[in-house]
Amino acid sequence: MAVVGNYPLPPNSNPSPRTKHSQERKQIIYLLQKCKNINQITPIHAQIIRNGHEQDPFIVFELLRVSSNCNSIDYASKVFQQIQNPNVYLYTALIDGFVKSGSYLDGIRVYSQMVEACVMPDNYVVGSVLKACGSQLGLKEGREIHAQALKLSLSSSRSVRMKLVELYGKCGEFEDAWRVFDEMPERDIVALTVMISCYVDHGLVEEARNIFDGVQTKDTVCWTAMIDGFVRNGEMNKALELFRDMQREGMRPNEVTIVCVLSVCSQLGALELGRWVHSYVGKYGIELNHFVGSALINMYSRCGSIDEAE
DNA sequence: ACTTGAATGT
Repeated sequence: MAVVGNYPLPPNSNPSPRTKHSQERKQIIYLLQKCKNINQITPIHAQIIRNGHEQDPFIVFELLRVSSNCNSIDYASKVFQQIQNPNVYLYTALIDGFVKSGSYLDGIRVYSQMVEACVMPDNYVVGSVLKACGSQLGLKEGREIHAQALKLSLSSSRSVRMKLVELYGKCGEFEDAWRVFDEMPERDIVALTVMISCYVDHGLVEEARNIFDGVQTKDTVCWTAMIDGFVRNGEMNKALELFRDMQREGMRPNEVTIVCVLSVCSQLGALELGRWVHSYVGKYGIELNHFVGSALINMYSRCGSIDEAE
């Protein structure tokens, strides 16, 4: 008698190597994305090498991003150096990492290496390196990359235009900044907010105010940028006036707004005002995050109420 | 596989 039946094979009992690889990749990427610090990354990295995924661009992309996000740009940089022919995504991830850690020159250097390796830039990597140029006041490099982007037809993307506005604005080249702005398809509130901050950076608060007044529908970030502009210029009363105006117009402050206004209270030594601003925490979804917390401690200690600084 | 962006003093 037959003791072994002729059963049909269950589905996926013999997956192709391609499918198996793809599942492993998904699994590794999932594990990487959960990492909160470098100590969680290294064992996964070791496993990646053991399993021969060291050159898999999707996995390496995730490894670079998560390392950068865990403040381990040096680690990301070492990982990158092991890659044989990095593609434009990997270059972008590394440049973003350097920008995030404040190493703008390194970001520009990596872009230059990419160009030397004849890897074709796309609008994402151009946006990343322009961000580095703007933060570094690298006007010369920024202009060259702008010209190159025009030749490659990469200058029409929103992010590239935004970063060009930021580059020229930070460098005080306002004519060029407005020229890029005027080529944008719409009056972009984000770009206008950037311009407000750039004028303030250059001590041109009146000009910033004129731009601000010309914005039809101001959002919280735009209001906050202008409030911060007055704070940085020492015009505390104008900052407070704007804080009232924004709420009169039905706009809610957020954590950043509160940090700015608490800074006003600190500098004025206005304890009662500070307590009132403190009462915003918990309302409107305003959280007691790290920034708000230290602004509160600072305000109370500078206003002479050490016990409330707790 | 990324980019709906921008703003955080003492």
